Order: sequence, then structure tokens, then C-alpha cells
Amino acid sequence: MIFNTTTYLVLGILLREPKSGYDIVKELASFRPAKSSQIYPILAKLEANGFVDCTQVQQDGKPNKKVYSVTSTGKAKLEAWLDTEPEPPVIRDDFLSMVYSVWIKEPETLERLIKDRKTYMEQRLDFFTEKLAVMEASFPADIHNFYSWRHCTRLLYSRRIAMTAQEIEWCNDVLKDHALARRTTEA
Amino acid sequence: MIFNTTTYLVLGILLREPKSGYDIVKELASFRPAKSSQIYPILAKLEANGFVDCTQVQQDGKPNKKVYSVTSTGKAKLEAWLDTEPEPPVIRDDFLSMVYSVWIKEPETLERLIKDRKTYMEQRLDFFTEKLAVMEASFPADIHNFYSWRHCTRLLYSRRIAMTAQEIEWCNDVLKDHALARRTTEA
DNA sequence: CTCAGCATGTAACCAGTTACATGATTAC
DNA sequence: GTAATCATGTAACTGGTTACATGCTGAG
Repeated sequence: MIFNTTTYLVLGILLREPKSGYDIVKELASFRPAKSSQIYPILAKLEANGFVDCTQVQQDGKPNKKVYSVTSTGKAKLEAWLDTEPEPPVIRDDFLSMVYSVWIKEPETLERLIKDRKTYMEQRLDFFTEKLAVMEASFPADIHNFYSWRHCTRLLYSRRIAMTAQEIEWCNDVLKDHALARRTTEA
Repeated sequence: MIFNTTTYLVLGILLREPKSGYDIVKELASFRPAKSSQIYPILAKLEANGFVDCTQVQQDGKPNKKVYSVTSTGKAKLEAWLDTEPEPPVIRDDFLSMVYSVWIKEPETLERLIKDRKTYMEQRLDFFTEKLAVMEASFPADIHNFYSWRHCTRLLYSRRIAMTAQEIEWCNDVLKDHALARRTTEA
């Protein structure tokens, strides 16, 4: 069976805490969105090859669900992956491709593009700041404990917050530059 | 014909300056890598639909090449795209997926992961800082001219530099935290 | 004489999305 | 009544990569 990054992520999510396919999709949504049509086949393959176990859980008022948990073989597989070198990151960002060519339009197009980006990034910043604050309040010990998964989550949140804030700052710089250049042209 | 983001990027590259497929791949390499097997079919489709023109260029000592340039229809198509809203960015970063699960290993694994990331980011920072410096020295007027494509390139470089520096800073914070926590455990 | 660079392309495959199917419950 | 949430899945497609084919030149 082929283990791609998403498969390892699914394993990592289930190792933190057993979950259904539906819950995995929700967990992934904020930092690496994936559709259920991608997750369910991965779970089926993982189960067929003995990397996860599955238990049917009856629920009332809701449909029944399949809760998956990682086997020792699955955990070993994940551990081995963590000793390898990660591939360089891949970024697909339409916004950047648009900025690349925006010089062919009037400067207003750039301004709109940057303003919208800033708004988007401000929303993301609020979202992650809130998430981190909630976790800090609820699990003040765990987030500083190297052997707790919440420690890793804290690191990822703090990275995300710092990066997003940096991008907002850049947007502000571009906007300032833009206003300045306009005033000089008009004068 | 279907216009995806890569197709618009190819159009944007050719609008800055006519190029061969081979040169487009090189241009893309630093900020949105693509293989020639992806670019050549895109060029063929663009030409078949009249969005680009193609001229055979004889070369001595090198194979002949096909140089493509954007038609007015192609430019109009690109301009229309710039008035739309970009899709939210997609990031595939193995490193982040590894950090997500690294709590199951000894703290040394996290330390190695972060140190390698820092080294990678430092290389990227040097690369883009150098690129920007060269452009600033060679085209001091263009990079502040809204109607020059170099202005856009400068914005993208400065963003990349700021983001990369921010990531290095985060790596340092994690490493500092790590050293501190270890000293407390040993004491 | 081997390797890197220039140059163009095709075929097979993997990763991920869109669209669809099914069906119950709760909130407006 | 209709939209959202819970819950699992399949089929068809798009986007992108890997591997392959071809061939010439210049540097070590």
C-alpha cells in the first residue's frame, strides 16, 4: 500500500484520539482541508492493511459511525516516517499569481487585491488566536509538555499566527507605498 | 478550453516577455515549480485557441526553439481574470504534518526537524534577498513604477523575504523553548 | 567519455475535487 | 418545508508528477 502525506496525517489524527472519517475531515479543515471522498478510501485501505482498527458505534438521534484507532503496526509506520526528511513545501496561491501580472491593470486593481487579502488574513488571524487562547485556558499544563499532542498543536498555532500577522504587515506596507506613490503622481 | 491558474500564470509570464516552454519552466521554478510535461501541453492548447502566437527560432550550438507571445485575445483573458476573486491559498507542507505528530517521538526528533527547517529557510532567504538586491541595482526606476512588471516582482520578493524571515524567527523561538525546557527537566 | 544544459514532447500514473447517492434529525 | 448537521461512500474528472523518448553541444 502507498503511504502519502495525507495518509500519515490521518494516522496522526487517529493516534491523538480515535475518530470517525467525518470527524477527521473536520479536524483537517482548518489547516489542511480534505474532502470526505478522499478520506474514506484512505481509511478503508488503512484498515484492509491492518494499520487501523474499526469499531461500529451506535448513536441515537444520529447515524451510526465507524470509529477508527491506530494499531501498533500503524504507530510504527508513523514513527518511521518522522525519521525521514520532509519534502519542500508546495504553495498554490492564486493571489500571488494575480499579483505577478497585475502591472497590466490600473493600480486600483492591485489595491483591491491587497485589501481583500488583508481582510482574509485578519479573519484567519482572529480564528487561530482564538483557538490558541481557548487551548491555553483549557490545558495550561499540556501545551508545555513535550509528550502531549497539545504541545505540537500549540507550536503549529503560534507559527500560523506569526506568519499570518507577517502577511498582514506586508499588506500594510504595500498599501502605504501605494498611497505615497499616488500622492506624488498627483502633485 | 479550460483556464486554470497555471494557464493564467503562463500567459502572465509570456506577457512580460516572449519565451520558450523551456524558459517558462525555469521562470516558474523559484516560486511555483512546474514540470515541462505540464507546460508544453498548456502552450499547445493556448496556441490552438489563439491566445498565444508561436515563432520558430533557429539557434546555433543549441536546439531550435519555439518562442511564444501573447495575442490581444490572450491579454484580454488575463485582464478579465485579474478582476475576479482569488481562491484561498493551498499549502501542502510535509514538515507541518510531521510536527503535528512528533509528540510521539523523543524531543530530539522535534529539534532535528526544526533545525533542518531553519537551514532550509535560511537558504531560501539568502536566495530571495540576493535576487531582490540584483534587481534593485539593475532596475532602480522600474521597481517603483506601477506599470512595470518589475514592480510586481519586487512586491513578491519582499513578501517572500518577510515571510521566510518570520519562519526562521519562529524556528528560533521553538529551539529556545526546547533548550529551556530541557534544562528545567535536568535540574 | 560522461555529465550537465538546451529543447520538445508523450504515456501512465497519483492526488485531490466535484458531483452524486442515501437517509435520519434538529433548528428555523 | 427547507436548510444544516451527522454519517458513509462511489464515479468521473482535473491537476500535476514520474518516467520515458530523442538528440545535439560544451565542459571536465
